[in-house]
Amino acid sequence: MPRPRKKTKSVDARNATQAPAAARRRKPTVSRAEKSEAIRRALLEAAGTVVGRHGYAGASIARITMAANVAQGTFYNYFDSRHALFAQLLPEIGQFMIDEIGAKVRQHTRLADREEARIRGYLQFLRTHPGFYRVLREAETFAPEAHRAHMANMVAGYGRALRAERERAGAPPLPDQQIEKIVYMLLGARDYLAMQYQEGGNDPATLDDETVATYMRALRGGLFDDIPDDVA
Amino acid sequence: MPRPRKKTKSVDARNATQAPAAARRRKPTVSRAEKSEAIRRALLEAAGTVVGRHGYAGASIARITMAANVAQGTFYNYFDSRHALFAQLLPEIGQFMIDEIGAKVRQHTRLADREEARIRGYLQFLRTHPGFYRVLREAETFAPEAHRAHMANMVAGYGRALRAERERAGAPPLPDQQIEKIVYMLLGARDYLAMQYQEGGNDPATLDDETVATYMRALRGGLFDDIPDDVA
Amino acid sequence: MPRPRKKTKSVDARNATQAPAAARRRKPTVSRAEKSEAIRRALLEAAGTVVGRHGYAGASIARITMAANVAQGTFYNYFDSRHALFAQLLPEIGQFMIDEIGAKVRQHTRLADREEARIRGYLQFLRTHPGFYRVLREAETFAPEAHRAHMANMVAGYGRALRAERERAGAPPLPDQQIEKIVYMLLGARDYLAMQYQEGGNDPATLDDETVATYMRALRGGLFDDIPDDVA
Amino acid sequence: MPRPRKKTKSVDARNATQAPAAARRRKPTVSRAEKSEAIRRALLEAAGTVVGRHGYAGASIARITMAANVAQGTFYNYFDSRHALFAQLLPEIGQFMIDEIGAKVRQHTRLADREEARIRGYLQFLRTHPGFYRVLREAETFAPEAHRAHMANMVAGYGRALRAERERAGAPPLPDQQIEKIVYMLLGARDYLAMQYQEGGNDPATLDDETVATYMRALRGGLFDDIPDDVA
DNA sequence: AATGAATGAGCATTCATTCAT
DNA sequence: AATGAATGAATGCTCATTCAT
Repeated sequence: MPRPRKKTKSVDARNATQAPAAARRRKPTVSRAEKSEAIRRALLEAAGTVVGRHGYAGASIARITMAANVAQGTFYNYFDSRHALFAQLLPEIGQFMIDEIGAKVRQHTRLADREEARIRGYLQFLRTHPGFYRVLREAETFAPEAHRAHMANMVAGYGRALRAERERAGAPPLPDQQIEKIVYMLLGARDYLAMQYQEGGNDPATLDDETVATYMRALRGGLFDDIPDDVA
Repeated sequence: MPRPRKKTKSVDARNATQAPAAARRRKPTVSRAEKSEAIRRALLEAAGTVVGRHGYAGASIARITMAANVAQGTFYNYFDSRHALFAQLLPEIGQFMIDEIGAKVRQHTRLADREEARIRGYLQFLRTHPGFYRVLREAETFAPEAHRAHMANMVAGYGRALRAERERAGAPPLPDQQIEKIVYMLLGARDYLAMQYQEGGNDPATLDDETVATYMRALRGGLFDDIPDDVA
Repeated sequence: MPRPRKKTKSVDARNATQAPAAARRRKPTVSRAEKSEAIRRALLEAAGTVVGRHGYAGASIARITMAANVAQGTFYNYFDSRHALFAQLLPEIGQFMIDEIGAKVRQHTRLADREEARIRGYLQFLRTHPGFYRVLREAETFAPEAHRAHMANMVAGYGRALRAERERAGAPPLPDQQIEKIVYMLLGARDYLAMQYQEGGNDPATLDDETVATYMRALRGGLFDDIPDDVA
Repeated sequence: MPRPRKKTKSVDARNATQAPAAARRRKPTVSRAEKSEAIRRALLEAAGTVVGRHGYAGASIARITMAANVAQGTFYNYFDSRHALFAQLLPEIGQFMIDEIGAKVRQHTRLADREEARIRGYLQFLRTHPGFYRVLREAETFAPEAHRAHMANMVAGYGRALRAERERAGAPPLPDQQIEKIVYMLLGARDYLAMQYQEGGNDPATLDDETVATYMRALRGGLFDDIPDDVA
């Protein structure tokens, strides 16, 4: 499998415009550092794919390096150990997800719209990154520190957003502890909703609207909004 | 391999006849079948403990049998394979948890009280069964069928309860699909709240009230109850 | 699994047709020693069947006792060890084969007819006792003493017969060493001919005539009988 | 564990090179591929030895790798499984034997001489490769495909030789089926003669002449050559 | 004598990591 | 820096044998 070397393009272009003499020396168009970084990325991405397909337990060095098109030994030039890779996997992909969803959320101002953008963005991300669900859930087992870091990162960002939204809306501030718990609940709710998608047989795309509607309704009114107070 | 079945029958039968002469025959107070069942329980409980402490991946036959105080080979008199045990672990403990929580819920009639009993019962169960959280979460990876079965069991029971409660309260019925999603969300919320307890350093008992309060508030009013409609 | 006790049938049947009084006393129709011997036979026969089907390596105590319809522990009341059973298996069946073939050979007087009866009887025995081939060949590996004993038995009997036949025919006697080697060759030839039958796909019955004819021709004239001396 | 490394190559290389210029490049006298092949051979030969001594059943990976002076894991760089090795063992050694005997047979032209070279070559091969007999006989049990392949190979080669010899001698051709059976008989005869040597206590070398003589006499005249027709 | 559950030694295989080239 | 072969520790499972009932 011919590993794509996308970095070479810009440099090649420069070569074309140069004096012929200088060209030869410049053969290693891709600087050492760039190539190095490319391999690291390839390994991480391969790991993401492999973990998504086989789980952390099945993500052997052999499989990862094969998927990344490098030799087994090369792995250890970039990561101290298999575990060290795992420890970086979720944080990197997780941050990418956060950024992507964040961009969508920022297009809205009303609270409910922003929440809807969040859940919808998440479901969509899961669809375009089929391995992420497993990377996330199994990290709790196979890379607890990474999972903790990711959760902390999520809580921090989501919590900050919630607090800001409430302030902008003129609602009284909530203590950090409570915000944190709310974020956990929201994350749990959405991850368990995602769990349904994992079982196969369901067409994710068609489920989204229903899922989003149910989710939003719960956020808006809670569980008892259509039930008289004295029985609820 | 015929899994030992807890045949208390013969003993019960004899008890029923009570003739004093028969007493002598009763020497083996612990019948073979009973001992057999005891070992099976011991193995399952040992597995629960070991998985709680070391995770499924670290739950070797050696560790489990050592914890159950039987020889390694004995394991295979009761389970066809390591995986077969894993497949039974969550369902059995899970059912036990359901029963325990159900008993508490049935002591209440008002909807909110019942929900509060549920979340509180769950948190308490986690405290008295420290290994359960891991047994549950990792099952998704190491015993997917068991996890699916457990989820289905939960959804069925919880869903049935929700529908009944709504009906009793005179609220309009919701389609099964929606009920199911709601249950998933509630389970996700509570499991992620439980996740906080796993990180150590927090005294679970003291966190409960806060957690329950936050959870119940979300159930009651959703996320936006104190926010004006036009900004929410 | 409730092991079926088919042994009770005959007794029950007799009971039904008997005068009520005498019946009771006669219950142990089968003496203790007879029953004991019956179990021993059952185990040996079961072993023969199992070895024939699964080989010695696959002839576990569990399989043998299951086939013999007794409990595993019972085995050790009749044989000191698995190996002890193996050590008796070939000699017993082997002797049975020798007797059966011997009866057929004795019906002939001319040398060639007797040899033909021998090879034909052997091939037929293999057909009626499908497990024997494996019991014989694998014994060399799994029960060498038994195999040696069987070979010695064969050599003794076959050798004695050969010597007697030669004497009766007026041929000069051959030294024992030579007779022994001839017997080995004949046994090897016939067992390797039998090897062809093991590969499946061939209908044993139809092959017999061809095999016998080839075998007899070799015995009669050797390999070079139709070849001029100066080139042979 | 300081595994003994018998690779004297670097030293040998230095001694051998002596020419100042080219010397440097020639350092890896033993190329990677060569070393690789050497290990594979070592494993196969070790397997031959171990099977010869302990049988297939006793030929554990531990024993084989120890005999080959490599780590256990190394085994699986060369063979997919223990069975895969077994499947190659007899064919490889068998072919080697065939080649060796063939070379001797080709030195003769008269039929009887060629046959004598064959049997004598075989007996000698068994003496110089003490493990072969067991590798051959037990293969029927532990590597049936290998055994079948070897037999087919033998039958093909031996059969071809026989047909050619008969043709050269002007003898009428025999149908393939018959040739095949004759070959089986000859192979059986010689293997059972070899069986005698396995029992120990006999000095193989001294037995050869007797064995060869008896074998050749049977080939030449069959069993009844010194017996009047009317009684034979 | 019969039972069948308990035992634990033994073994093939996997795989993260090292290291010579 | 890259390679890929070598390493050996770790583990699930089988099964002959023992023994309490």
